[in-house]
Amino acid sequence: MPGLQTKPPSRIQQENRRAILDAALDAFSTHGFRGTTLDQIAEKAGLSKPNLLYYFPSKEAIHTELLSGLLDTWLDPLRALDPAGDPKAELLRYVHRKLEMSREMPRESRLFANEVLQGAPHLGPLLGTGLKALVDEKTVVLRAWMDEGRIARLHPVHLIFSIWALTQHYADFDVQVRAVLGDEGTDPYPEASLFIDTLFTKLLSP
Amino acid sequence: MPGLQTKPPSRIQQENRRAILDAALDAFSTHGFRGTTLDQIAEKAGLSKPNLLYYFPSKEAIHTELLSGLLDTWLDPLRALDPAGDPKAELLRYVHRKLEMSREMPRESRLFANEVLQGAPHLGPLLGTGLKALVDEKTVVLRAWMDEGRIARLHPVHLIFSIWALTQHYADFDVQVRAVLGDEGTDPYPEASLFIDTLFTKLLSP
DNA sequence: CGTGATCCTGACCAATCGGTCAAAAGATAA
DNA sequence: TTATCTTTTGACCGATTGGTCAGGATCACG
Repeated sequence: MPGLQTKPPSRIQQENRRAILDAALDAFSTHGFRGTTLDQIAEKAGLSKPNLLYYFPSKEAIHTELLSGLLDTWLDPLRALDPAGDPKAELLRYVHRKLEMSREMPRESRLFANEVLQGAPHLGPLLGTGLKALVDEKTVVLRAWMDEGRIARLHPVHLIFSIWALTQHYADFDVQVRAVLGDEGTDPYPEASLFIDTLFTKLLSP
Repeated sequence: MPGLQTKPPSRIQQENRRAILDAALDAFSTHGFRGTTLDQIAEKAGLSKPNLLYYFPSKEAIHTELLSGLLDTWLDPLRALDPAGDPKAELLRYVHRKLEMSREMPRESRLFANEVLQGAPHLGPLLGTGLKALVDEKTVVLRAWMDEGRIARLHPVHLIFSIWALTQHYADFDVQVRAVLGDEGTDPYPEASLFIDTLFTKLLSP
């Protein structure tokens, strides 16, 4: 069907869409969907509200656009788990990549947390399909490794849960982490990395 | 100063205030503060909106009342950690009590998660004072146990973080947990309890 | 019973929300 | 320059929000 191709986005369109999505990520991740107003996003993006709605048809559209790419990005490290690699090394690499993502993409982590916390009203059934499928696939690998006695026998899904919980905790509960640790300026991640490494090394040893 | 004492709440006041707080806990924990409307709370509590505001001066007041008691309740299990008890037994008891709370008070867990996730705008400095003080106190106990070689040497604060993260995960990310595990009706907690027990048993062994 | 305090409600309000629209301003290419 | 397309805006809209208020219903108690 020739003639139906979409025009390539202009430089202005690229810049403004990026600015909007960035501002929206900031807002949605700290105030939630309903807690965020279009005016907030517009101001942070340096645009007027009607101009916002020139680039995106609605508030939901912005939120959806952010969420849609997120799940994939978020699961990339798990997807990279190599069945042919060394079990312990592969899992520890996964853990560290996940912790690194918490540190470098805390806004995305919180956006995701907000969504799941409220019952995943927008991500919805994607959890039961795409996410579950990936976990099921990797579960087979984990079970094989356990059968071969290369890592300790554990419930594979709960093992994955534990990785998610421990790593995302440092992004999602950042305020609490810093409040408890004191030492305002200090970066909690180095110690966290060490601790989590120890934890999973011990846990996975048969 | 006689004459200044507050009148005891009538039966109706007790019932309605309880109904309101219960309805509000439901709403706030699943939609967040801004995502919740007074009409939602009123309907769920079986009252009219003006009647709501007869018992509480504002939406914030309800939210504050819920949060104020929460932190204490939430930290009770940690407070109960007995320095004179057996280290491993004490810590495992703490872990299990915490997991039990996630199972039986998921709404409270999510309310707390929502608050911290958004930067603790209402709980505010209480994290840096009350919470930090308690953790610091228990940190001393943990360090002593480690010095005596009765549990493995770990960063005590991150150890506590790991307990929080792992147990609260099952309440806060309940939707995701159930989606990934499949088996709609099944209760994930028995397996979770087993897994977490194994994890901390291994982790704490010197 | 009656009477005062407690409890409850419909009607209303100002502010804010997401979103629309017509038209101006700016860019682009002939 | 002119004509066309893209980008931006101020003014505006209906719906919803948290909250008020005057007065009516109901209760406890002498």
